[in-house]
Amino acid sequence: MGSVDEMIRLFRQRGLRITPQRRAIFALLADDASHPTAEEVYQRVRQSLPDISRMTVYNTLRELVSFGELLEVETDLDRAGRYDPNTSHHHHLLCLRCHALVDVETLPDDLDIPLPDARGYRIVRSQVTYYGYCPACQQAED
Amino acid sequence: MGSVDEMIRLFRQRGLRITPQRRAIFALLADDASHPTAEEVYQRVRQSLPDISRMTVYNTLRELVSFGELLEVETDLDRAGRYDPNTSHHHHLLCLRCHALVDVETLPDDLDIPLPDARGYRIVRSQVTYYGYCPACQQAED
DNA sequence: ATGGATGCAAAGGGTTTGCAGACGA
DNA sequence: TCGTCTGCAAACCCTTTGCATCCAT
Repeated sequence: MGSVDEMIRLFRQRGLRITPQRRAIFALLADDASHPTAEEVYQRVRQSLPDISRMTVYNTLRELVSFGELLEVETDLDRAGRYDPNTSHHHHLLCLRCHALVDVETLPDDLDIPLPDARGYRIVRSQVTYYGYCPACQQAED
Repeated sequence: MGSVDEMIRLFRQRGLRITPQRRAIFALLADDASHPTAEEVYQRVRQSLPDISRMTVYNTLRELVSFGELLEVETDLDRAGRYDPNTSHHHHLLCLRCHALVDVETLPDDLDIPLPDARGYRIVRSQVTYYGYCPACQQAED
C-alpha cells in the first residue's frame, strides 16, 4: 500500500469517509514490515486511540485487502491471518522458532521458477516461502 | 505417510491402539492426493463408518501430524487446514478459482532456490506455491 | 442532515479440551 | 482387567454479522 495521503485519496475517491481510526490504521500499516495480525494492529493502534474497537480494525483491514492495497498472508505455523502492505511481487522468509516473517525481493529471473509438470494448469504467479531460523533464534538455540 | 500396515505398526510401536476408526482414516489418507480438510476426511470416512465423530478424525489427524506422517498445509485462499500424506519435499499448485491443490515434484536442483538476501536467517528448506487455473476452471471461465 | 462508520454484542466456522462410557490390548 | 479411545458437549480462537449510535461530509 502507499502513503497515508494516498490511502486517504483512495478512500475519498470511493465515497468512503476518513475517520481518526482509519487514519491511525493507515499510518501504522504504511510504515510496517512486520506482517502484523489483526490483533496486533488492534493492540498497536490502541496506544494512540485507546477506545478503538477490534471491529473497526477488522473492517478497515478487509477494505484495504479488497482494494488490493494489502495482502493477507497465511502461514503453516499460525492460525491468524497476517497483513502485508508490500503488494509487489516478493517472497517470504519465515522463522520456524519465533514465526517472524520477513519479505525478500525476487530475483529478476525467478518470476518463472521451473515447473516440471504443470498438469494443464495455467500458472499466474509463484510464491516462495523460505523456512529457517532468524539470527536471534539461532543464538537462543544454544 | 506410508501404507495402512505401516501406520498400524507405527501406532502399535508407540503403545497406541488400532481401532476401526483409525484404520479407516489411515486407509483413506494413504490413497489420497486431494489434500482434504478435516471436515472432508470426516465426511468421507463416514461413508464406511457412519457413527464416527469429528473428534476422532481431529485426534487421529493431529497424531499423524505429530509423528511427521502427515503435513498440515495452509493456503491464502481457505481458512481450514488441509492435510497432505506426501511428506517428501515437493511444491504445490493451487487453483485460484476452485482451490484445488495439487502436488508437483521438485527439480533435482531446486532445493536451493536462489535467495538474494537471507538477512542472516539460516534457511532449512523452501517451498513454492504456484497459483493458477486448473484445466476445468480454464474451460469454465468462458 | 444524512448516510456511512463505529463499537457493542452475538453468531459463525474451525479446532481443542474435559470427561463418562466403551473397547482394544 | 486396564488404560486408552471414542464421541458428546462445551470451550476456544479468529473473524464476520446485526444493529443502535455517532459523526464526517
